[in-house]
Amino acid sequence: MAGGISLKELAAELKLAPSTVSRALNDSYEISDATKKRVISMAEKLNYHANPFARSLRENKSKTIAVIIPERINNFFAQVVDGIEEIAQEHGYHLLIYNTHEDLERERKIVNLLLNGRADAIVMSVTSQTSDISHLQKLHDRGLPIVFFDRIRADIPTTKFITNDYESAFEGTKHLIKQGCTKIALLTLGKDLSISQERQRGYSDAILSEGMELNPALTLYCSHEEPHNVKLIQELLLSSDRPDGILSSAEKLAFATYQAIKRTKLRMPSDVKLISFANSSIAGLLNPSLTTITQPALSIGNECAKLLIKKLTKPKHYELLDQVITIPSQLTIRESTLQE
Amino acid sequence: MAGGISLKELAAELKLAPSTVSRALNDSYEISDATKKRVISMAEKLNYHANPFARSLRENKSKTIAVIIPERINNFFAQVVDGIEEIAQEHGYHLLIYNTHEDLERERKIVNLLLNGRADAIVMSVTSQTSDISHLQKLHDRGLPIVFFDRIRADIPTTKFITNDYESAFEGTKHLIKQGCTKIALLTLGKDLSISQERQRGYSDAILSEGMELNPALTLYCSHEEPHNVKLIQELLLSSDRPDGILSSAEKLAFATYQAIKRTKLRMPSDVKLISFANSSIAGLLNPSLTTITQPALSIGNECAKLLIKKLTKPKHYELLDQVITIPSQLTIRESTLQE
DNA sequence: TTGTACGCGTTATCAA
DNA sequence: TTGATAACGCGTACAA
Repeated sequence: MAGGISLKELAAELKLAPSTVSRALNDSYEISDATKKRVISMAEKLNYHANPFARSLRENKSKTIAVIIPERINNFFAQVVDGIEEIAQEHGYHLLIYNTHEDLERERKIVNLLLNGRADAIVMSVTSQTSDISHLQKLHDRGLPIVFFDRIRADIPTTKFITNDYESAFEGTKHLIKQGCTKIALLTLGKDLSISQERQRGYSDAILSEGMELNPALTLYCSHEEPHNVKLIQELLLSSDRPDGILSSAEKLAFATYQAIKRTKLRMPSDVKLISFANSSIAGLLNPSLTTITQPALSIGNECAKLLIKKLTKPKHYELLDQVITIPSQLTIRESTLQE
Repeated sequence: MAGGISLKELAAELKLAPSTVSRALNDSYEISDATKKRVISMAEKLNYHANPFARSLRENKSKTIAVIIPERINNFFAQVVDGIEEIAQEHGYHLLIYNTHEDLERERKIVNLLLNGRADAIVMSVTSQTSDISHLQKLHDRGLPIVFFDRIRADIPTTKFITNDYESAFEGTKHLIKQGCTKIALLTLGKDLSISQERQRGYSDAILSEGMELNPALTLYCSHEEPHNVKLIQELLLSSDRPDGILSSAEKLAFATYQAIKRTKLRMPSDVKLISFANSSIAGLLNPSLTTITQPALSIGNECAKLLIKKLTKPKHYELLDQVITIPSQLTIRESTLQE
């Protein structure tokens, strides 16, 4: 369709055998420099481009990495994708992107699609509903290199990249306590997610370590729908359990909190302080500016891609070990947790 | 590598000819229902997945759309990509993503890469440096369907999707004037970009239509580096030409403006009002909340994908006409342009 | 209704 | 140093 010239045609033009031309273009040692030059210049003149499918078919690899993310591209995932793209492009790899929209059925479908070799490797963050992992297991069993990031599944024996969720949540909660908070709420998404569990654990341990009591009513399980979350948070803020500090485990929940607070007569940070996992560059411009735990999203993307490309390039020398690699987040204190 | 079973092996297992199996799987009318069922169930049992490269090679199409964006995935591009992905997935298309990082050389390289048929079609927004378009011309000459969005090139005869840049800038500027501004600045990126030109025209016309004078010193050509922009804007705010209103033609320039204002003793909106093209969902949470012109990014993505898929699916019935399709932006008035 | 034979554009093996 | 040939896995014209 795209009307390119084939290797055979190029060879005919040069009065050479296709195999010779192929070798010349691939800089084989068996070909004389003179021929190489002649072939290359003619290839350029005729605008020859090797057909990627013929090559992939022949070599059984696609020079392509697939990225599967679980929701609309937010600040975090945008940075991760950027990080992967950067490294992929550098190494001549192509990037396929898929969105599961938090839907396990879609995740299954996409994963099955990738079973056919369209991508050489996969970078993935699972759905918040992903409980059954047989589809992921199958992928791994087939020998398709896969790494997880952020929303990982510990039960697939491969490399996972996360940030120090436990420590960050612990530090964040400690920070709230230090700022005088005594009733601290946790906003979280789904209980199945490993990161949610880790963050919750960090939150709980911080509270207990201070000899304070854990109040289950202060843990809010939010959804992926903004209006619903705003309502939920607002109700919490107006309840008898009203918190004076909030640890939000996702950027969007922090934004929902700003909205919820706006609807009440409460003031931030005097009545309630807020700290959140977030990757928005404009946390400092919010009113009040938001104290954040920022995940190293770009680095996570970079590392995922680097590792996979190493594995693909030198399969003998690199293994995707069953390990969790932690890249620390950064706590940036701003007005939303200011003591007054 | 991914150890899949081939059509031939599947056929052997079924004691049928490969062609029969192929036809059964493609639901050909020539095959009996009984055989079809037998084939399909065996295919599922053995986890057969057609090799996409063999198929692409044979059919000369990839079921893949490539998206080329010019910079890191910001809110606007994230939404566009989401919009494309949504439609692509719905129709069984795959999505490749490339980032030119505002670098013409990279743009050329990527475009040349796509000359080999790896993608059936391209959705693209050009670099701000894209002056020479021979590489794009070549792509189009080769018959590869391509549509542009946002940063378009009028000189390639195909369909382009944009928002009503002129009108939006015109309305935005009028709004500032109505709010009492008399010295209105324009923040823009690169003069080569069609959208920048349109927005500048809307800005100029609005000012002239009110019988006001155009001051060239009030048009600020910004870069892609935040610190530099902040400095530039700060200087403008402290100069003798200090504006009392600012129209920002990109989200990131609005954020830079917030920072610049913070560094001065000026107050927003009393001393200077700000309106900006922006797609961030949290414009309303800024301090002061930001009056925005929001581009229909998701729709733009949707429409690009829909059109291309129509063209790919029914090439006879759809043409990528040389036309510009405009999807209007939405003006949302908030505190940053409040009259006091 | 099913089977045979070929070609898509590469690369690799073997021969010259 | 170069050429002839086969093979990757699929779809399709033609034959049965």
